[in-house]
Amino acid sequence: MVAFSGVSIGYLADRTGLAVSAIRYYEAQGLITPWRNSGGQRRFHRADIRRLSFIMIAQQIGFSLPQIRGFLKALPGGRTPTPEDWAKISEGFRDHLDQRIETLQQLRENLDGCIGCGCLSLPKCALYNPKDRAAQKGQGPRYLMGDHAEAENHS
Amino acid sequence: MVAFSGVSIGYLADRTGLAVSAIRYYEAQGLITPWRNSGGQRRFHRADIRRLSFIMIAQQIGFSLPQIRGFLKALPGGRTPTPEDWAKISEGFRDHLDQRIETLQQLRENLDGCIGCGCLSLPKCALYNPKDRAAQKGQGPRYLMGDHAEAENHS
DNA sequence: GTAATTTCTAAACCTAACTTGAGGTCAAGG
DNA sequence: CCTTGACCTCAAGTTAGGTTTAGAAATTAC
Repeated sequence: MVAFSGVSIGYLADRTGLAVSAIRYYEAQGLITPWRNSGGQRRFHRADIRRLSFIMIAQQIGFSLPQIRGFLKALPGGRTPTPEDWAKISEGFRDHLDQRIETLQQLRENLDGCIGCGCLSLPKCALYNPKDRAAQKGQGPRYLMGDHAEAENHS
Repeated sequence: MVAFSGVSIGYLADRTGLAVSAIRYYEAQGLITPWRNSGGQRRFHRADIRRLSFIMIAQQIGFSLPQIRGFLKALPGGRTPTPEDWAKISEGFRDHLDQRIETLQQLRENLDGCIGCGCLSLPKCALYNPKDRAAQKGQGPRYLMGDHAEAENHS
């Protein structure tokens, strides 16, 4: 039983579909922290496949890399994350996901309402005259959009 | 009853919350087409508030400006869009929106499943080992994500 | 042991979506 | 008439999220 020596960046790239350069970029952004072998090459845990998958998913939902870094801070640094670790982080993530979904559904309803009633040209339509109706929420139609929550300060 | 002469770019910026520079940029990208007054300044229809709002909303959902231009091609060039015009375009838009929502809900379910069963460390987990399980769908965990539909060729 | 891959770093480059700046015009108020 | 503020164009700068390139070192495959 030899000591576990980790997997290479190319292996992770293969398994996740990410480019090697992207993984190095994520390291530079503090999203993943490999160690080095005696020759100076990066070595990763196999479990980092999940970490990278999580990054890809969160990104596709629209989170920025700094936000995702915030999510991942909940994972332990020194050891392979347990299912419980993932459960905890996924829970916080899920809340944001739920918000996102709700925002889109609200938007869809508004769209339906506007199509149904033909009110698009009237001041009462949700898509009309956004500034006046949501001035206190910032500008534009953002009241339909859900403000971008900061994930950085996330326990 | 004087001839209608349109509104200025600053007025639109105020009403939508967009920066003046952004509106000019959208013009350059073919998303909106003002005319000019005698002094060379841009003049817009009041109804362009809706057009810009639509752009902002579609963007927030994740559509690119070329895609949005595709959506907006359904609107008439010469006259103020009627509620029916908007209904038509919103319908196509809604399909994309629905897809987006479904993708997110699928993802949420998968997340729930993984949290519930603690399977995140096992090969059967949807978040695990993405390449092997979805090789034919592209790479990475994209099978959870819904492929990005092209909106350009949209009647 | 040698050849072919892979990996390394650092810096330059890329696209999308804007913003900023320079230098100048236009329109309204006093 | 003069000032002020909104507007104009065009070019360059900015940020996010990466990719590309070059030259060198490490690893793997035969």
